[in-house]
Amino acid sequence: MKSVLAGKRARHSGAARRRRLSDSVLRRIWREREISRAEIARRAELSRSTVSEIVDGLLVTGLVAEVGTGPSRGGRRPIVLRFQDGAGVILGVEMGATHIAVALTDLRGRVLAWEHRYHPVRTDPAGARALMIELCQCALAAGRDDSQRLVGIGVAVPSPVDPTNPDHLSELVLPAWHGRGGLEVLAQRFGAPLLVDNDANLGALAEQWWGAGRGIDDFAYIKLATGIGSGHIIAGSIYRGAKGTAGEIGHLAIDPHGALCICGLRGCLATLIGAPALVARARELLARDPDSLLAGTEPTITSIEDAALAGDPIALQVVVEAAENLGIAVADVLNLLNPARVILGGGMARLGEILLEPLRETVSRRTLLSAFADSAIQVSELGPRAGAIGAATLVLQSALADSRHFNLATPSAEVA
Amino acid sequence: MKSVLAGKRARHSGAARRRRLSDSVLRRIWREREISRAEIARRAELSRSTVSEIVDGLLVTGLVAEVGTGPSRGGRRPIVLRFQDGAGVILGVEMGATHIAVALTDLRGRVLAWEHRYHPVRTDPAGARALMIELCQCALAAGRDDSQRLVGIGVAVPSPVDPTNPDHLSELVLPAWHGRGGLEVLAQRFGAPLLVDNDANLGALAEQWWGAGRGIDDFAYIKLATGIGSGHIIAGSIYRGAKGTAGEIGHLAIDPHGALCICGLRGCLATLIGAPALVARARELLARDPDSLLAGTEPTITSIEDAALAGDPIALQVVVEAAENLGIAVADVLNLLNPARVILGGGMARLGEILLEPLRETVSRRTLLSAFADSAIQVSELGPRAGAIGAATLVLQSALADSRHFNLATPSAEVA
DNA sequence: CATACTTTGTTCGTTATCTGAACAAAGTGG
DNA sequence: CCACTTTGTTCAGATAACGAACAAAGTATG
Repeated sequence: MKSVLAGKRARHSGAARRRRLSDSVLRRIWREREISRAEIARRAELSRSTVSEIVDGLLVTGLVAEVGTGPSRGGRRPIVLRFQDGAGVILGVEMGATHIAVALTDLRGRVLAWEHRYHPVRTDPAGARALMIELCQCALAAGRDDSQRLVGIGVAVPSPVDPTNPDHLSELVLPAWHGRGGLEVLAQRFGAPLLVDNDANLGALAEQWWGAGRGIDDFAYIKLATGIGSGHIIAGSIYRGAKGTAGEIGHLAIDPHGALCICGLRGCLATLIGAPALVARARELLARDPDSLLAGTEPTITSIEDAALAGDPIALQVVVEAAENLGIAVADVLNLLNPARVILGGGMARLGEILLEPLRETVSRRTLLSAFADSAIQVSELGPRAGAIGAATLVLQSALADSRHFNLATPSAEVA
Repeated sequence: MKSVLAGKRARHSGAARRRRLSDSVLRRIWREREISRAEIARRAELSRSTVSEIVDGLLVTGLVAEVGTGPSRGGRRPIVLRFQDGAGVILGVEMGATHIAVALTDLRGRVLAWEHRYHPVRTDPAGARALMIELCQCALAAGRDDSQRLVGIGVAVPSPVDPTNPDHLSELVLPAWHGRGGLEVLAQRFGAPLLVDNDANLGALAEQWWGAGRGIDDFAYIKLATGIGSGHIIAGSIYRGAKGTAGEIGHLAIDPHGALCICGLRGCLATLIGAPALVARARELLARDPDSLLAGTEPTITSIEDAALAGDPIALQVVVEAAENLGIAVADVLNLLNPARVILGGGMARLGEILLEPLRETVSRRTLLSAFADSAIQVSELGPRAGAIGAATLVLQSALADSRHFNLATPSAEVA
């Protein structure tokens, strides 16, 4: 009778503390993939009895299972606990300027299904929303088996996102959307929680969990696509700034005498190395030297990349010039934020060393940290899927931080 | 007999938890200045009985005292607990390029004594260390009464500080110091813990606790002195970067065609608006127009500031040009970090609106956030004392985070 | 292969933190 | 003046995590 009254004083009383402890054990099992009760007790500095109790609670959730025994350490062999990566699935949606992509992942960030479709997202919000739903349905149909619960939906959007108002989109970047994402239709349609963040931030998150940023607490992710954006992992977390607009590397001032940008500045990085700028520059060079792989057709950013990979001198010159401008911006980032690594993502990242080499050269020349540039500037490991995977990772991160977000069937701990 | 064995399993067992709880209550009392046990219980969601026990423990430390009763809320009047700001003192030392300053503060950041002396710090490490000790002694003699324990010593240095190796100083900034601070002599001499950090970081910390950054979790502090540096409060904490070199705003690239800087870059902010650059620019303008307050003597940064404050056109032009260059850097900081505020410190901050007005103008023109510039760019409230006060604040912050750092006489809880 | 020793995981009594109820002291308000 | 509040303390009770004991299952070693 008395215990029914519990739960008012949540912070310091048993239930909440126990949940936090249980969550920290769950995170440990996730991190280690396989681990025994005794090993958890040693590493978490808990008693084996406490760990046993907590693990009993985790087993009934289905997120953890016993899978045989491990090697003996000189005594009885331990029972191996394994995190069940397939206990749930997550939808990660990337909304680009001209496409929608959807990744269905398991709880280890593995892509179970991938859907991608071009669409004039910028000018057709309603169609874009419908397409997101359609691609999500396809992905679920293709990659989910019936036992797997949908933990949540993450969406990467090409606009700054204010954490206090996540459905708001920038009217400058996406005028036709009138400042509203209207993405809650996804949550309603699929009956799962929805999380939204900026695409570069989520690219950074994806690289932190699964790619070139693993184990690094401070790094910058730079997305080189139609626009130029960056996401920053600071002290292990995405840094969003006071109003969610941190990481606008595209509007760093590179050349005060350069062309005007929509942001009002002259010579923004975006005006110098955004896709339109590179196309324009290629056209300019082609006029002088028509003997190029690019000649004949109208150049696009993709064809320039292809030509550069094929060794075309004009395309290479465009890339080298872009790398030099980017190098100044990277030097700025190094000076202001001192990341341990800089990771390049977005379409241009596929250029690999063609882009990296002149970039490292520029950064070395322009920083005290010349040793840094050699080792710590890299391309994305996740490539064009980083955004969608990062969106799914945002959901996973939230669930691992508080397991109630795993959206489990029945807590059912009370029954026993 | 058995309880003697306690203490091995520190993390989840009683003693450590109780200490953390007690510390959080202490921080609350510090924050509120005056508060009753019942009020603590309500806000911290603890029972009154628990709070009573914890407060009993705090009373014997001398950090908290009962000071009469407060207004009734319709029942018995509460006993008011007050944090004892005078229970200890802290030394904050600022090491500049050409001076040493020492602030003795209480536990509320109030300056009890202030010592300042010019000295060729850059070229005379041994003399600088001796001077620090001397000024600390003077400050203690002048401002401490015998009952007050020295909690610790903080030092602000004009060099990046790697948190993993805090006694290391940059050999580029301070070649004669050979990369070693040798500041542990201070700790030994005064028998108190020593904490070291970069001067701009500590200026930011001081403004966060006592000045223009109160209540703001994300802001930038820019120090305009002989050199140009910045400190960044991110998510409520000083951001130091992967190796402690974050915040080198002085080496942002402003003009790629500008003069070479020691960092290898062209047109660094430091080469454009550092004191030597402004002096050179003033001399240049004087050659054309000798009818200036500055004419006659060799200009210095101080005399330029004085002349600008007196309305001299040449000095004003120097300031306006500096503000425009600074504006580009501030726009970069806004784009990358999205701070809620930008605070200007260092010697030039005394120019106030003379500097702010052209700066706001430039930033407005060069950012999407024109509304931002109007309100959120301010000058320091602490002025030239920010560095030393911040150094003391670093010690205070550490002690409030873990009260064992208060360096108390006897824990003496065991006795009762 | 028998014996000594380890390690694992569970059970169960113990410990100690924090709680809640009860109470005296001290107040408000009609 | 009496009913009702609020504060701060005391004290018994709930309970989260622990430690000791134990059975099960292993290794090492003669």
